[in-house]
Amino acid sequence: MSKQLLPLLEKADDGPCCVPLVAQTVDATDAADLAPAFKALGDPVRLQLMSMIASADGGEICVCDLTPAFELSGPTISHHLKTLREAGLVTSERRGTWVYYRADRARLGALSALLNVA
Amino acid sequence: MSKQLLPLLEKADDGPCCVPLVAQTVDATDAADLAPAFKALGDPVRLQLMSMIASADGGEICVCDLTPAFELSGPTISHHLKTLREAGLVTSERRGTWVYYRADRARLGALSALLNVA
DNA sequence: CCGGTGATTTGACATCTGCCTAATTAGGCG
DNA sequence: CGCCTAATTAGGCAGATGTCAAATCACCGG
Repeated sequence: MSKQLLPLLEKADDGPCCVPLVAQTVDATDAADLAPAFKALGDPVRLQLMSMIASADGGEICVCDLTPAFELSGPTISHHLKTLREAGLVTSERRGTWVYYRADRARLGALSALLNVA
Repeated sequence: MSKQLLPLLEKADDGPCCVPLVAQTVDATDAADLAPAFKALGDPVRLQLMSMIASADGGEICVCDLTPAFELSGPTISHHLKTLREAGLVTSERRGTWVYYRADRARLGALSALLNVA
């Protein structure tokens, strides 16, 4: 019902996504949902992984192309990818021998909107 | 020199701020600078603190108004505020007995822009 | 069915985090 | 000055995190 009254500044029905930090205080529930996503981006390696995935040609990238970009062991990269997955920032799909990662742009957009100050 | 050629997609001189994750891979240096800011937002309490500060009336808020909003000790809130400060997300100023916190909107905007997918 | 390659899971370990209590610093006010 | 309140700093502790080596799982090719 409030949906029709304040379409631009209300919270989405399916989770926090649109109201900027700067316009309205985030409640504890939303904070609990969103903080893990920021936490996942709070490691330099994961931030780079995230950007490699998000900016990948064709919208996806193979783990085999991610791992050699860092001087870290395979398991460590795999662990970081799991963290991004559990934060809802990426999805993975196995096709044959290789596993491909893809960014969840809606989730990224929600985080961006939250920090928006414009 | 590339400055004149690609004014819209290049990196700023004074730090990473404008190029979305989704458009260009973040290099290790930028990742090292930006990850700590996301890390700071990666705790539910700090995310709420950040939004309380950023959305505060008059652009600033007293620690004495922040602390009672949580069921945590004063030192713990102070510790979280220090983390936000060291991440470059807020600044503080003492005026008499009280200390006031203020959001660094440029920093928030840089993070928002980085995650932008539009 | 077997061997090989890509990826994840497991187990271990050093470090970092978040929390508290106690102590300290900073600034009013009588 | 002496005391009170606001806030930060110091110290300590349980639990989470980042890393790697070793083991395991998934798929492909012979």
